[in-house]
Amino acid sequence: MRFSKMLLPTLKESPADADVISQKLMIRAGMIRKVAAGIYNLLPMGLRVIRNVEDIVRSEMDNAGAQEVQMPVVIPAELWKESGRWDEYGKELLRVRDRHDREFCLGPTHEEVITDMVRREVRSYRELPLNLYQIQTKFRDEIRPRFGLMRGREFVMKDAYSFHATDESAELEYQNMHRTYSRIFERCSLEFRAVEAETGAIGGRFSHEFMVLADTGEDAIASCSVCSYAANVERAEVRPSQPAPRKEEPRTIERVSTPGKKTIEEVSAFLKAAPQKLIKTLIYETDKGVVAALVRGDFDLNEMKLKRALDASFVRLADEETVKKATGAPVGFAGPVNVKARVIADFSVRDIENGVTGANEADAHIVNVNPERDFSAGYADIRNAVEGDGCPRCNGTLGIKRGIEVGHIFKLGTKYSVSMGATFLDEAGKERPLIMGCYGIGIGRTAAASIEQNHDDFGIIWPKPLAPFGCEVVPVNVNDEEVKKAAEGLYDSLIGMGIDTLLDDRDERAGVKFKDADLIGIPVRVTVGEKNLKQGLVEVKERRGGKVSLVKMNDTANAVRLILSEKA
RNA sequence: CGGGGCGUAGCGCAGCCUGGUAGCGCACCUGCUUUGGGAGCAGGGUGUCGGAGGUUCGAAUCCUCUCGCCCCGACCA
Repeated sequence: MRFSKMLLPTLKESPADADVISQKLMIRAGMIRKVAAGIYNLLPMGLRVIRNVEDIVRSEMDNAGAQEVQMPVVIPAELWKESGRWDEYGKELLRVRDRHDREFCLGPTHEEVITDMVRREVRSYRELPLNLYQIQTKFRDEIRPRFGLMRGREFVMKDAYSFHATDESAELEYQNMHRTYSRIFERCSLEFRAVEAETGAIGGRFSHEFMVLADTGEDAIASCSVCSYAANVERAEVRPSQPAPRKEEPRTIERVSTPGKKTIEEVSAFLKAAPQKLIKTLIYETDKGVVAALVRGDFDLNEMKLKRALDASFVRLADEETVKKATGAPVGFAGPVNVKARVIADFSVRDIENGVTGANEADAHIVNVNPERDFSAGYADIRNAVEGDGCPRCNGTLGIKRGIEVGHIFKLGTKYSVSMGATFLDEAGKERPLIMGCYGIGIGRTAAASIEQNHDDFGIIWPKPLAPFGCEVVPVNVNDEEVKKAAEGLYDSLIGMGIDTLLDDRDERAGVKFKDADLIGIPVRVTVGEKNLKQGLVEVKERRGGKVSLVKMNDTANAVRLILSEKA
């Protein structure tokens, strides 16, 4: 490709509304342009990268025994009503009507459509298992799209769905996909971790997320320094601390006036007590009744864990009225002592000595509170993990890192097959619901994550498997006939070797071309300049690491090929 | 949806408070010089000041409504 012919509008400045590095660089490098909030055009440079990701995904999925299909973007409402998600999914589901006033939605995910496809065609256990995937544009009407391709409303996703006769078969495919995803992200040269995750609205029993490690990631993940345990902090378990020997003499409980001091910070500052001494009391409404949930003042409650500990189907922070009924006080002064609710406490509360908590009375707290002596509670792990917590699997400690979720694998079970009547006949001739799995990869997000991990002050540093071109040839001055001829010759021989090459044939100053080359991040740059050319030499520079070598004209194409065959 | 902010040239912004000829840098076009890390000089403005209404002799500027976008939060792959 010739730079002069390519729609490749590079920018010196990044637009004001870009706020992560991958988004800035994608815009500056002429890969993407915004059309509307969370909706982008992919320019030629951007599409090349996306295609590379897709090709890797496709080849590994095919290798793993999955078959590619394509499902529609526009989906009739009936399918979503059958599964029950038409009402559950909320405003993220973009609903439209056709000219006959029939209802449709733009597919944010395709469980319904695939389940419908399979129930029509599959009758017998002999046709199972089956893994079908597509690479398709999805639409989710995000509340707040941001970060360019990382959280758009319209985005390209690879989604696969597997169908099984038995749990064992579903389990095997889950492991198969786990391995396949690892291979895919390895081939993309990404530094990632597979972590245990919550299942969210899609449902199912458990899941793994594939997280690319990056400081700008939207998710926090906890991982053990010793063993392989890693989990989304939403889910990460915390090893309960061993009950410590008492350090303080229990003192007499005492009520103190704390006018207007409601938050942990306010109370802590007012009473000059460390947040670790405070017992944070949160009143929740649940289907199991009103609950007072306790965590140590410096920790955050985890609602998912609370829900699981209570075996509740919903938990919701109580409104003012409920709080008043349970505690007799306005919000901000709740405590476990004499509260009219079931009390559940995090393990971290167990070791608090002479602690501080709300008095269940306006503008008052009580001090010298000691668990067991002053109140009783059921103990469970109900807080978010933090840096330094004990690993639940071994005696290592957890560290917290940030990650970008690029893949997610679920065991769906029979949620959709039961609600939509997708059944098969087993060996005994008995009708049973299909057991399903679901496996997604964000294609655009993967490309963006790669930039988050691979860039410097000058621009993108593409790993070779994702790079839009393998090599860029830069004639320093296209008005010099010798230089021009040499560059053209090199360009032809590189192309002849099957190396995707960009020739910067623009009549621009050398500095401009170098800056653009660094910005767009092609792995190898071949510079053709007058002085070196007089000795039959050109300069070969690697974008990553910046290694420069002078190479004889005739050896150049081979030298480039050699560099491209190296890893990363 | 709650809170905050912004819409002025292709991009980044100033002008608005205190109404009176629409500006700066980059980009772009022409010419000359320059030519290995975002060149210099000279010339050129490419704009419904987001839109609609109002106040006024006069509105980018003041008022009302509206649309779009961004940031923080709750939600989510």
